[in-house]
Amino acid sequence: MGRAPCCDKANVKKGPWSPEEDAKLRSYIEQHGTGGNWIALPQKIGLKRCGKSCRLRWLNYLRPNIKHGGFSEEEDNIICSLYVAIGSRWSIIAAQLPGRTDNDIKNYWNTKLKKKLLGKQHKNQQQARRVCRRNQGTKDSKDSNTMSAKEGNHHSSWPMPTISTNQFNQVDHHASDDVHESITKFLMNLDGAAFCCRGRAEQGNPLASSLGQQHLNRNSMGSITLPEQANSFINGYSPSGYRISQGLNEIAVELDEMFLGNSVKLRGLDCFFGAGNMVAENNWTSTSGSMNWNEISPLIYPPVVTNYQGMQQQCLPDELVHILGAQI
DNA sequence: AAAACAAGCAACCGCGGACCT
DNA sequence: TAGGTCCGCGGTTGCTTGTTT
Repeated sequence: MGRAPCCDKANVKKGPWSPEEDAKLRSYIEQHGTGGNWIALPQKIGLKRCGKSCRLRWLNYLRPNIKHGGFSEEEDNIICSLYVAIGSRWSIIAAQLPGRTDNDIKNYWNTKLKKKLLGKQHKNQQQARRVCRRNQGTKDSKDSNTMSAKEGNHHSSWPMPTISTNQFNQVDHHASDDVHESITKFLMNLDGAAFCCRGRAEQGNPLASSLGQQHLNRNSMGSITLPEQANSFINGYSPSGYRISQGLNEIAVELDEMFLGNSVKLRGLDCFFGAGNMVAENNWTSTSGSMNWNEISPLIYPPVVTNYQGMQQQCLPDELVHILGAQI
């Protein structure tokens, strides 16, 4: 048994709105409000439109003080930082940008911001590879040939260095110890985010969602223990076992450039960046009530790999692509 | 000049959750 | 508590416009 349709599909008009329809809808809502019932609204006005369509038209286009296009640098920063932190929660992101709609931001991200970010990331990757080759010199030309060959099989925009899987065990896990604390701290905040926004966390940013969906555990000593997935990320692997930190590391350089010095206070987002009551409740001692990008970034791109030359690794571009919401 | 392709954007769709009875 | 209805969200589609060949 399916869900009942919200309107009579056969008798509703679809497609672009005419100026007359806009005028009807606008004048009615300005005079009477929505009446709390979008479904009944079109009938009252005499519009042959679905109620959902009316709602969308009003919210995204007719509503007063709507801004279209012309996103500022500051808005870019907010969108990017929130996307990395909470994923594609466009309505939450839109709430931080007065006059912007979730649809607008979503379109802007998909058409411009994502490409802008990926473009810079690709540029950086090329630079990193140049440095890598310079450091390696010609002593290991065989490996470089292998790398080039493998790159050819990858998405052209994601040329990733590779190693054989038996090299995974050589990763220096100790290098992650120093960030463990800050990661844990961020996870506490993700836990708060999950508390605030549980429901659609399986979509969007897989990092925030997979971690944020889980409550942190305490061992018998009262110390916080991380979920298995979290430790996987910390050690530089996705839960599915793919190496992820390299790609994240590189894109994070770009994000860092964008966000350093940007101390915009995100309205109403304490639950994402450090809620005082949550900290108290979990007995977590924090030097500040909120997290800044520098605290968040180690989790987004754990600095597991500090020696690029000695740490060629297998990356799965899809992991990174997923986080950026890219669809190659 | 025209066709092909790409980018941008408005609108649609289906799902999950909130609310009401 | 269960079932029905509506709202709001995010993903997707398809039309329009601009650019390239």
